Amino acid sequence: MVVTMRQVAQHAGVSLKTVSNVVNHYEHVSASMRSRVLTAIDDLGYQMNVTARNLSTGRTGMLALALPELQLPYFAELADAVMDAADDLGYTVLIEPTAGMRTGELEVLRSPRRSMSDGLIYSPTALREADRAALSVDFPMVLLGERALASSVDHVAMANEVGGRMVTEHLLAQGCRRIAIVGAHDAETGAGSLRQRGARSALEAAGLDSDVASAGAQRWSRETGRAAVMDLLAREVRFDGLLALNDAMALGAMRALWEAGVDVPGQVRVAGFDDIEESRYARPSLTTVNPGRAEIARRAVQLLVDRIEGRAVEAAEYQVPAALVVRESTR
Amino acid sequence: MVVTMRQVAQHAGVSLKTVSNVVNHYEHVSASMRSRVLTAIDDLGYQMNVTARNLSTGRTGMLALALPELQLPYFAELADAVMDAADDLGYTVLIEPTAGMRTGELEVLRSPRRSMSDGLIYSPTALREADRAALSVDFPMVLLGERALASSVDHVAMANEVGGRMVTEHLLAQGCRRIAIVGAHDAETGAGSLRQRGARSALEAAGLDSDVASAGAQRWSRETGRAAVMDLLAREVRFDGLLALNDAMALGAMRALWEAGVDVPGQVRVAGFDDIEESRYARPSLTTVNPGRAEIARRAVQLLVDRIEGRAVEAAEYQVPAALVVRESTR
DNA sequence: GTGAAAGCGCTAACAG
DNA sequence: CTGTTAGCGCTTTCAC
Repeated sequence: MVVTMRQVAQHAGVSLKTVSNVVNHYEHVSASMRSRVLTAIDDLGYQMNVTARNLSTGRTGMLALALPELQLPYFAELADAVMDAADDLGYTVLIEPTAGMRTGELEVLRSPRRSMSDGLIYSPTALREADRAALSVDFPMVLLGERALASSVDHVAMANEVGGRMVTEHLLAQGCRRIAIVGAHDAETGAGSLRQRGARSALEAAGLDSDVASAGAQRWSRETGRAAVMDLLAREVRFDGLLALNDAMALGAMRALWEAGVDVPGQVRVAGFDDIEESRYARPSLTTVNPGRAEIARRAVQLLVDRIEGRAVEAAEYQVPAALVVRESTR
Repeated sequence: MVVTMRQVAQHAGVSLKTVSNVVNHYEHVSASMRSRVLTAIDDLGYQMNVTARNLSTGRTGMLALALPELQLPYFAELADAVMDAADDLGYTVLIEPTAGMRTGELEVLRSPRRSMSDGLIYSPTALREADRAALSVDFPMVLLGERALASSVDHVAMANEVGGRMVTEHLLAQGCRRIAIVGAHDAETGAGSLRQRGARSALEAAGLDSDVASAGAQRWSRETGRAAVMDLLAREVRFDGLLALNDAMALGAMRALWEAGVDVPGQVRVAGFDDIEESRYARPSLTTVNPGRAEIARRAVQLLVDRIEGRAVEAAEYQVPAALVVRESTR
């Protein structure tokens, strides 16, 4: 039999409300009342039923975080950062995996489970232009990504385009002249296209061919990076630089280059994007762009909580600055 | 204003109960009733309030999963596997990070948030002998790990000891004679000590020194692996084989060896434990033990759900078999 | 400062 | 097969 607040009240000889006040750290409770209640709680081993409180308050204290999958290291690290940030503000994170698929991403917006969280941090990767309408939701949400898709929603964007340009300029400065890009997919929007656009602009500014070769990939994993390089090699594409649109692919690419006997950075310099921890330990360690993950997480959570708690005014947009991290793979 | 079931009922001209029946796919509802209700739901844009249902049923449909942090790749992959398994049975996973600390691990058992999930999958790493009592809980729980700590709770264990022995025997078979072990901590229980015990038994069986050198580590990360090897090297310990008690440390160790100009597997063969995805892409790819993560996740979820739904009888224990995965780092 | 009563939105007997 | 009636355990006016 589970102990309820009412029983605690009885045991302590006070009213229900008093127990509630104590439990919720309400200011004006006499010390004696408080300690009486506390003792009763202890005696009975009372534990608050959070679900009941949720129903009563209309809040759950949970933030949903929608992302493709934790197996992709970037998202695991992001999730960790979001959990930390949420915890600081007294919220818990509920991770909603979308498998990086459009259906999964739309599902998150509509599932009844949505009502179990007070708001949503949403990082869509597969949504299309046609899904724009789905983003007009009536609950607190902040989008991780560009303003492109929905304009009237809070956004926290990373510097994809600038980052893409920076890292490409670095490759150029290191002497690369034929840079292959790995991970492009034909989405007209999203991180991929922006990073790519940044890269192209750097190449064009240097008067170089901005389309040496690109290998696409839907899922940005080590495996797709590896496959992309094997494809480039099979097609005998020549390149002296390789920009993978995220670190996981870059790591897979380096593996494939090594298997093929291509020296990095000797014959090909390789760079990625995301600055996941793994990149620091790779052989060679990977040059990449640090998108400011912790800052993104903090901003997103703060924005969402402001909205939930009614402090937000109009749709905000933050752009978190990126930083180039030069390591062995491009030296 | 949010739409409730009552309003749907009114709009459809039926009773509350009928709407509930339809929404919950209750068998015996006439087709006409059903479609009337469905139309009303559609008209009004009704969305079930899951919290209210939770309070009413006493269930939340959520399973809590306590683990150190998602930044450690093994746990990210485990979380993914648990989420998949839970999803198959109609449950959602709520991840509870413990930071790998005793206080965090105890907190999970006591926090009021506990009542937001129907059960707990618990993978303690820092609990001590003295905490045994804390594991006598009155809610459904399955422990990931050995029976050592609590005997009357459902367990799903991986083959730590056997795995440790297998991988060590492999190192020996490859000619290693002085094997250093990385990651030992002095816990008398837990995965580390078991893997180590397996390793020692293999060494002793071969008549070799089972205590060449070991470097401890509390947090089993790439960084601690790297630091451990730097320490061994600084102490000029000689070894021709290195067993890290998990892959992350092995990867960090390989990085340190490379930095020190030690060839793997030429001068030192390296092996890990966990078979995380990253190990397949490392240079050289890492020999390791596959503990059957997916199977562990499936079993744990199944066991927990059985208990939650009242199908479980007495405390069960599963031991999932491990498999040696030989790769370049020991060839 | 503390108590009584009315819900929060849904489920589940139990009738009908 | 459908409707009525109580709760689930907590919060929250609003009196006292």
